[in-house]
Amino acid sequence: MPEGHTVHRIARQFARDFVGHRVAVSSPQGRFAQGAALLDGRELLTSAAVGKQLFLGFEGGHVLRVHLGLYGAWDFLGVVSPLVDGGGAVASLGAPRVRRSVRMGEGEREGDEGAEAEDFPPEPVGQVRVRLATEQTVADLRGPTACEVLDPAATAAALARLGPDPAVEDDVRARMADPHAVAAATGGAAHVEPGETDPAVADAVASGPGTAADVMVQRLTARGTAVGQLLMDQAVVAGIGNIYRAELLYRARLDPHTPGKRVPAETARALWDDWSVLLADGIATGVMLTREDLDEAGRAAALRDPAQRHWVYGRGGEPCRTCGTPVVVEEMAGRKLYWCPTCQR
DNA sequence: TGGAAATGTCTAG
DNA sequence: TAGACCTTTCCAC
Repeated sequence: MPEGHTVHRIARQFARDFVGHRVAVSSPQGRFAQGAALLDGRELLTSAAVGKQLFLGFEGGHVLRVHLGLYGAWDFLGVVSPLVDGGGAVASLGAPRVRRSVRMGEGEREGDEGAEAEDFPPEPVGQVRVRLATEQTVADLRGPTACEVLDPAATAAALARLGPDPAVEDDVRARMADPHAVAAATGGAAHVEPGETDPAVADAVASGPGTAADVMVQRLTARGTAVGQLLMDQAVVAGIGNIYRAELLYRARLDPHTPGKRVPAETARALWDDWSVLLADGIATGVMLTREDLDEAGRAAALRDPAQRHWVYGRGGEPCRTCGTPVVVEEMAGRKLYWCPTCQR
């Protein structure tokens, strides 16, 4: 059940342990047999996340696009490198080592330590849609909403549907969105007409740094739709899910029902800036900790205890941490929305 | 053992 | 807006 930060961590894990390796690709469950056959034995050249989607670029111009949806997850088994500059549970383990499992997606957790070498590679457990394997490391994918092999043109089209993501450098995004560059980088042929590159990215790149924020502000303030819905719209801004949505709105003291058109540009910009901070923190720790009021001890406690991590998310009926008003939980576009009717006015 | 819920998205009506 | 889809986990019975 990932939001954007988790997918960025997954992309980094693949960059550490799979990029540069020839990868055995299989579908133990059988539902991805054709795609697996297409990728099997190819070298993985690139690993990138945009919003909640993962793009793995293989030699030959094939890109594996994965969206975990509500309950998809990757399990990493065998030798799993710590995310050294990422901090959090994985990085704290130090040097690469044999671990039974590091699960990413459905709430990360550490696996049991000390598996024997002869356990590798382990038998797939449950409904494993895809298994990627190097000599030392296995990644098992379960329950994704999307799992498909794309050519460079389809990759560009998938990227074009996504709004800006603060954790994606403009140049990285532009290279990924440029089908010719993707083709060159992955050794494949480009089959895309000029002009198919994501216009948002083209704007951002053409106008220089900082304009990804402008794209988000423009898209958020252009429509009469409730800001609570717009933040979940991946074409407006990529990577925000139900938890970050509720918490960002609370931190901005913004009523989720406010139409986008009535959100001042500076407020929209502040939402982008705050999202950038929360996302970077989430990528670093692997935990969605959205309370900025905690001291060091409180933060450490919240990292251990999920009940302490949020201002309003998951706290329907409980007193607001600021004013004591019961937190409201309601349905917005089919998802549960948590907010404080006193603070967010 | 069965049902509901979960950090999501798409399509039909 | 309702329903479908993907999978696992937890809780009530």
